[in-house]
Amino acid sequence: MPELAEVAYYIKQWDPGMDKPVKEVHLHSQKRVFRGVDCGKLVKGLTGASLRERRQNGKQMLFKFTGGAWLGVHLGMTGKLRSVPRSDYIPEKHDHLVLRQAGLSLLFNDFRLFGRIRYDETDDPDEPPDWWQQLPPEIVDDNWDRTFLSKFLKRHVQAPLKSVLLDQEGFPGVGNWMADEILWRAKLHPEMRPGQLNREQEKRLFEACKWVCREAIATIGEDYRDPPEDWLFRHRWRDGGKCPATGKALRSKKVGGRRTVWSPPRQRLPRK
DNA sequence: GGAGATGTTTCAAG
DNA sequence: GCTTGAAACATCTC
Repeated sequence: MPELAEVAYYIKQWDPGMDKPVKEVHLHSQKRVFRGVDCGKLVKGLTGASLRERRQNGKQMLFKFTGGAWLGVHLGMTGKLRSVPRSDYIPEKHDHLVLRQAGLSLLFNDFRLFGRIRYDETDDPDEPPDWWQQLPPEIVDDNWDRTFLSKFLKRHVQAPLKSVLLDQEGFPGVGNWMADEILWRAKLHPEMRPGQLNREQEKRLFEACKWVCREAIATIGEDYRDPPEDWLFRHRWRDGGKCPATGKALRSKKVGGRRTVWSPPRQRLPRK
């Protein structure tokens, strides 16, 4: 599931465990989600440590623990975070990481294993690991501005807009449905190329990115509530869906290897 | 049984 | 060295 807004929702699910020590760590160390992680070090570092803080950047999450321990989580395609109010919760098949606290278990579940756990320890407990510091600015941040967008588009003049929007270096947190939602709102065809955009169209793209990210966080990110009916989101999932703006049939096809939905009369491909 | 799924990484070609 | 596109990853659902 998870894109920016879903991640904003899931990251809060561990809040009940804030400021409580971890008594015990359970994990499926042989699973792909732990690729590159020293699981022994993780268990040692988190046992007895308290959860202090959570941070989000796009689809990336970082949990700060006492003692300079940092747990990074990416939900991939099917990852989920949740907590259950009991310390003796028995992990199910796809519960790959369980942090047990007093009367509480924090879970990471991912059946498809495209998610990823990271673990780092830093000397300065207030200094996040390097990989975190190198992430691009979030779209809702002021540092993600017209200049940033413009530079990024110049580096990708040829690729379809849809593919460019899915690039986490430029549009952190945007996933398949958000990319379609942004293009729909900006009235741009998913197969247009950044090199074809005029000033007005680039401005529309910028505004749509900001708006969709903000509003998605306020609805889905808040309590997993669906966005309003006038979003493409509400109509894109089923065949035969109609554009909420024009009432005309939506079209779909693969663009850049991903299923893409758009509204033909509203999002036109420019004539060569 | 086959295809497809709200994602990232890796590899090869241009 | 860069951009681009396709395949691989692992499991469940339709």
